[in-house]
Amino acid sequence: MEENIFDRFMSQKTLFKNKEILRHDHRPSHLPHRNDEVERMSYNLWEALKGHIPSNMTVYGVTGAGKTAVTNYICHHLKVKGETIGRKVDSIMVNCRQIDTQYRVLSHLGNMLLEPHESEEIPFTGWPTDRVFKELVRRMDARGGVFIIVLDEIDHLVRKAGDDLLYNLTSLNGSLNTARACVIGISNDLKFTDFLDPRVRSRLGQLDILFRPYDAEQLQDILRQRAERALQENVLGPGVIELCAALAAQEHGDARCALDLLRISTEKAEFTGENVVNQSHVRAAQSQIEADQMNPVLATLPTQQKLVLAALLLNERNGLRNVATGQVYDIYRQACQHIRQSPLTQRRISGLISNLDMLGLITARTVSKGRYGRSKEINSCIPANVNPVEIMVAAEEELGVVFASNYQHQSSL
DNA sequence: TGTCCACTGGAAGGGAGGGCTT
DNA sequence: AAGCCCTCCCTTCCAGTGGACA
Repeated sequence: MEENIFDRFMSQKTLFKNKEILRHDHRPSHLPHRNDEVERMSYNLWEALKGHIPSNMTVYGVTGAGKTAVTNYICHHLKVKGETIGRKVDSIMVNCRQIDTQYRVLSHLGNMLLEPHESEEIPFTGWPTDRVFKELVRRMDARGGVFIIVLDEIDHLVRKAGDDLLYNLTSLNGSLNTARACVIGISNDLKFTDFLDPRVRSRLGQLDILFRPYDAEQLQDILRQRAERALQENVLGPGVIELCAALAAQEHGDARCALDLLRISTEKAEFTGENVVNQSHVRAAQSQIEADQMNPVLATLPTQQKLVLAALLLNERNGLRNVATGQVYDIYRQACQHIRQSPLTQRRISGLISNLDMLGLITARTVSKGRYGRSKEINSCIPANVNPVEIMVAAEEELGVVFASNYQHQSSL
């Protein structure tokens, strides 16, 4: 019989019992160290089970502090309880990092409520926004019950699209006849409400819940609990949990990061056929995570941002640090000349530099040099093994021009 | 103390692209 | 087909800014 390439994996011993438990979208039956938060949020949402409108909430906390997990967990229990006592409670979660305009959020909410016998999806563009809003209200009323609308990463939406959507959603109950709605905003940024109209701020922030970051010991608890169900017995070597927790605690107490570290280090041990995960696997997992975070971001960068980044990296490879916007722009213009593209304006490039900063690919600090003006001090956060020429080539390919060979010898650009 | 530099960042608006309505 | 509406990407314009320097 022909040998199948997967045969050797089928016979390989696995260190996992259930890998899914270590993924961050897994919903555990118990959330350690979040009792107060669960208590406060569920006490408020209990109103929904009485058919009343719960207060709108804003949930704050750093990445991986459990905001989304706790909210999901409570919404799930709420729905289940509602079903058993005959109260209709629905929750809809929107991630505002991906769905980040008023129109898209409204149409997404509307389409989530599409009944199977209805065929009309709200198109992703084309309708006037108020029509989408009316359609959403109609669908909510048709379904009835209480809706918990969860806007994850709401700070991103507000910064990008303003507060019109929040104004509309927090006044939804005025337009609804039979249904009821409550809005939960989840934010990484404590100060995002500064951008809000005072009316929206007071309506959205009827109840504020703050999630403190996990400390290393709490992270250890979380990891131990998950590892017990996710991994085979005795596969974790001494200090592995502690190291994962300590590294994640440095990343401002990010539980997702801790879980990723544990999962990937176990995968690494399994891949090399070892029976025990040790600290070197964790270190290897950490560098893989760093690379994995960077590469897709680099690959999906819009063409012009790639060029700007390449311009900055070329500067750095020539020994320049703390480069000013004007210097990056000069190199960028030369790069454009080389590939016969007309350059964007400096204003636009300034904006793109801010974007790259937000993505964590560079750091751009606004500094004043007195008489010599005010600019940004820009440095990249890209590992030294990334070649600016490769980024340049990728940008060229996207533009449909190939001058790559020109660059192989152009590090002095 | 006022000037001036090299920008920053907000605002307004143009235009392309996609889709809907009439 | 024409008229709308929305998003996205971009340009243009311009007031504002922090701090070195004369």
